[in-house]
Amino acid sequence: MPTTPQISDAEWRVMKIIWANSPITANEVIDKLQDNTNWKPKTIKTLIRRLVDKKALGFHQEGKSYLYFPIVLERDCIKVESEIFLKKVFDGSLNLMLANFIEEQRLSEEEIEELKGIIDGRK
Amino acid sequence: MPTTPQISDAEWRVMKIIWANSPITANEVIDKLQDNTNWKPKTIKTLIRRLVDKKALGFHQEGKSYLYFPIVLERDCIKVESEIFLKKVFDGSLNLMLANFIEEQRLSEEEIEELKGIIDGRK
DNA sequence: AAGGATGGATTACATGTGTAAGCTTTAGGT
DNA sequence: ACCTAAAGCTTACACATGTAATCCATCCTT
Repeated sequence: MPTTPQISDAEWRVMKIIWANSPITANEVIDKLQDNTNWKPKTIKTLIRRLVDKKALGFHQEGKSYLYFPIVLERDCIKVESEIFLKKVFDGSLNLMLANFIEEQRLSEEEIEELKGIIDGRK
Repeated sequence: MPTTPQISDAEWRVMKIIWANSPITANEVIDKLQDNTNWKPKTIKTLIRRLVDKKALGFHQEGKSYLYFPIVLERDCIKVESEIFLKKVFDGSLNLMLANFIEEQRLSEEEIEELKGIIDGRK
């Protein structure tokens, strides 16, 4: 079974770009990240390289450069991160987390309504 | 304003014990963690020390040993962790996260009911 | 009073991460 | 057929983290 690797904060930024735009060159990733970060191009190349190393990304050559694509699914990575977070903070209890968010007033009225809609609309 | 420090996975295990049982000696923390971890006592002492360094814990001497107590509130730490997680994985969108959990079938029928109760029960 | 036990302080060390610069190879232009 | 710019590869370095072992001071015991 393919084990989903752990992806660091900075790497997540990169993965999101690639999930949304693959196949994509390193330079295109760099372009898209210029708006939201202060990272130097070399930094982004390093992140891409590490993601390739940890088998989160694959690539195939296209002329002088590479076209990168995701190997891991976003949904799987979300699951891994969620479990780590839930385990760490809420002893793995999803309900504890939800209760906390709701009770902490972190949800506005509209968000509550939307959430109800999601709950009812499900299945 | 007191800045809430970041607490690592291993450190969270320690903090939870101390939030629930302060004031508490290092040995008591070690005892309570023996059940759930494979950590050597020295490892736990290191974690406690780091938490003191990052001002998450305080202590006062009690005979030969220290009695530790939390300086940071659990609710504040939860908030910090939650924000980091939401930002990293769901671009900071709480609703995106909730929708994801619900749609991923990560909630059983009973949990959904409970969740509805929480939502409705809230003012 | 001396010595051992015990608790905290210091040191250790590999791996991950943020953040990047320097080196090397080669595709593409002239 | 060369040469060079640019892409990827290698190296860098500090700090965080997981996981401890060793050192040191002191209090209790004999």
